[in-house]
Amino acid sequence: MKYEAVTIKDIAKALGLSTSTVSRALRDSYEISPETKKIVIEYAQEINYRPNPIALSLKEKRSQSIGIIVCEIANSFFSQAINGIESIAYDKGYNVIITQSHESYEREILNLQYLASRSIDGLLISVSSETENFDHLMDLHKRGFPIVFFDRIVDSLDTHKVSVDNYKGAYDATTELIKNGHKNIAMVAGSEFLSITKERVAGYNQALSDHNITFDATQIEYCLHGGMLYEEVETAIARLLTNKNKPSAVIASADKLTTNCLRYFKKQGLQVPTDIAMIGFSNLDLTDLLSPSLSVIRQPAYEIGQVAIELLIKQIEKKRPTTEFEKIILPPQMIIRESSGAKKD
Amino acid sequence: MKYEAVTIKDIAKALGLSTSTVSRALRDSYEISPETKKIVIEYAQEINYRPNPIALSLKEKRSQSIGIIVCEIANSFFSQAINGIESIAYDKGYNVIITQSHESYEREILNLQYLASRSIDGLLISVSSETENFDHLMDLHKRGFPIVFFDRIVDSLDTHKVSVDNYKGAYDATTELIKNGHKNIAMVAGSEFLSITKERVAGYNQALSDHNITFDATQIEYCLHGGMLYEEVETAIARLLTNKNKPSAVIASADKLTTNCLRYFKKQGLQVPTDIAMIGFSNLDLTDLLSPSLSVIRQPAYEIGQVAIELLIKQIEKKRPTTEFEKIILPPQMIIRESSGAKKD
DNA sequence: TTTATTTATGCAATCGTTCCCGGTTTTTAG
DNA sequence: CTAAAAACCGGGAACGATTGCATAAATAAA
Repeated sequence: MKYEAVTIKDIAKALGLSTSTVSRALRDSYEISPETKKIVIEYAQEINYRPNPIALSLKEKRSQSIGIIVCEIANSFFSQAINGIESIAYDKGYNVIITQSHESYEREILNLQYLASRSIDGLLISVSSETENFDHLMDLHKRGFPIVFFDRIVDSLDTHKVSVDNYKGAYDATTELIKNGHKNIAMVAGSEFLSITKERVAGYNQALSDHNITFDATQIEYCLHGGMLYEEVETAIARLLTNKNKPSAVIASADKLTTNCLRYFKKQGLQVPTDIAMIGFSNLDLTDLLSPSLSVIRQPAYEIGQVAIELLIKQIEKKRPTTEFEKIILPPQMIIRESSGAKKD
Repeated sequence: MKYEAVTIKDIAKALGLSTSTVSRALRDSYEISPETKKIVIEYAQEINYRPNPIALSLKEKRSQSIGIIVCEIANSFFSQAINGIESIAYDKGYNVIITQSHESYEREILNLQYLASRSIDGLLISVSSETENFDHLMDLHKRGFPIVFFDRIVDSLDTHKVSVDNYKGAYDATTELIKNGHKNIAMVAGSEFLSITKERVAGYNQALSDHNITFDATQIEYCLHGGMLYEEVETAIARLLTNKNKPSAVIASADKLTTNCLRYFKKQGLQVPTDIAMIGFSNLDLTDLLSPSLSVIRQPAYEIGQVAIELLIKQIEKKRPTTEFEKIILPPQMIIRESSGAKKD
């Protein structure tokens, strides 16, 4: 069942004009007399004429839509980022097509093919945690297709990138725990392939080193699926707790890792922060309601989305190929609450 | 900077064939000789030809995209529902354009106009909590445009509808609290305009009546913005606590209402469930981590999304106008945890 | 050998819109 | 009063793909 829209031809026929005249009248061309314009515009309004964007797209070779690939929209960071993206895109007349990789490399490629076949004008992507090979993106990029990375960026591609200062976030979190008397601080990290993981681990290491705590590789566990699976986190944290220098504090480097750590502590009857202290990267907006309330590193997700889409649209609408790419790093926010407190005497 | 795609013409020119032959060869028409087909298909693969969906849309008068209007994607119920929608839409070759009303009637209308101007083939909508007048939807519906309501449905329009059994959810929650010894049970409800609010209030009333508790209108407070604003919830719950029959338990009828109630209790130092017990409608997946863990009515959001998009696509692809509409009601799930416990003797 | 039939391919219209290229009328300048 | 210049409007191609119809060649039947 399809729904017939009114076209420029209908107007032309009804008014005894040519389609070119109607088109020009509606676009307020100087070649059309004021009277004709008036008649056309009024009639168009009357019958509620709307230009067909598909016909426009065909002619202009622009679909006015941009593709987004994220791992999960049901992840507070990404839903907030998409909010930011959407706010700008909507204003500039673009619509967004959102797809989810569910942290799968294979699915990411499928999504990319799908989006390409839907002739999007540009792509915003935060790569999946499984993604190690970037040929699929490289191909597009080489052909001049506009791509902007956000959050999980790929250094080997020369495009616009927007992210948070992950190094600083982890550095600050680690320092805070050290100040509270913790010496054995473990880290539950995301996928080793991800830029954000590397940066967060680097910040953590630097903070330890700056406070004369020797680096201990056994204090880090990586989770390939970024905490999507509870079991993955459980084995990671359980392993960490068997360390010779048993950690009295943990830093979780992503939202799902944070919540699944807490789930494990609850299951094991471990008290936070007395048995084990905790700071997590999280954008959830009820971490304040947890008992104890959770200390978090929060990312400006909305702003990241906004900046990313602005860069993308700028590139799309540029006449000549872009050669200078920007890398924008926004500051994270540390919110200290109860969970990062002092260790048991 | 635009990116030039390869077209059917390029293939035709390169192979010395007409575009019609190429088109037919690619669609495996019986009219084309096997040799020609082979040549065309192999060449198309080689140069990575992808049909232009925009050209198709123009011809078929179908955009293969469907619009979604929800209040917020950063709401766990809706992000889960969108997950369900996306899973089916993707399989069937449709893409979804998501817009957010932010619970504003005005914004909902703008979104609808935007989607209509992007020539979507159908609409999935969960109306905003401010929406009281449905003319904007009625117009489209009368012109035969496919619309499916999910979650927040509109009874006055004769279309497909998918929702959860809100009546039962509220009835069960209320009954549970009564069984735990509560007699004065308040309800923090969403917007009075919403179908789901009415049904939840009805279920609450019926449960009270079935247990010989007389109805008390002062035990209900409605929040027009559905809990989007903390202040709205604070004044509602604060008012309820001044009641002559001071409530010993509260039912919160939406996600944001639930979390903002908890926020208020925390601020006021009220202990749950000893000072005040609580059950909330919520689809958050860390309600188990709260202390005390939260008893919730959970909706099968993913399934709701799936069923809704299936109905919509069925209607879109139907040859003749649909006259028989379905109303599908899925069961809610009650998860009893600590927050709904017995009252302080 | 001639006619009918099959097989394989091309032409051109179509979808809705824009825009180049003309053409006609009216106005202005000389 | 004539020529040039605006002013205004229509015809038709183009965007990419599909498809009914026409047409050509090749084969089969008479």
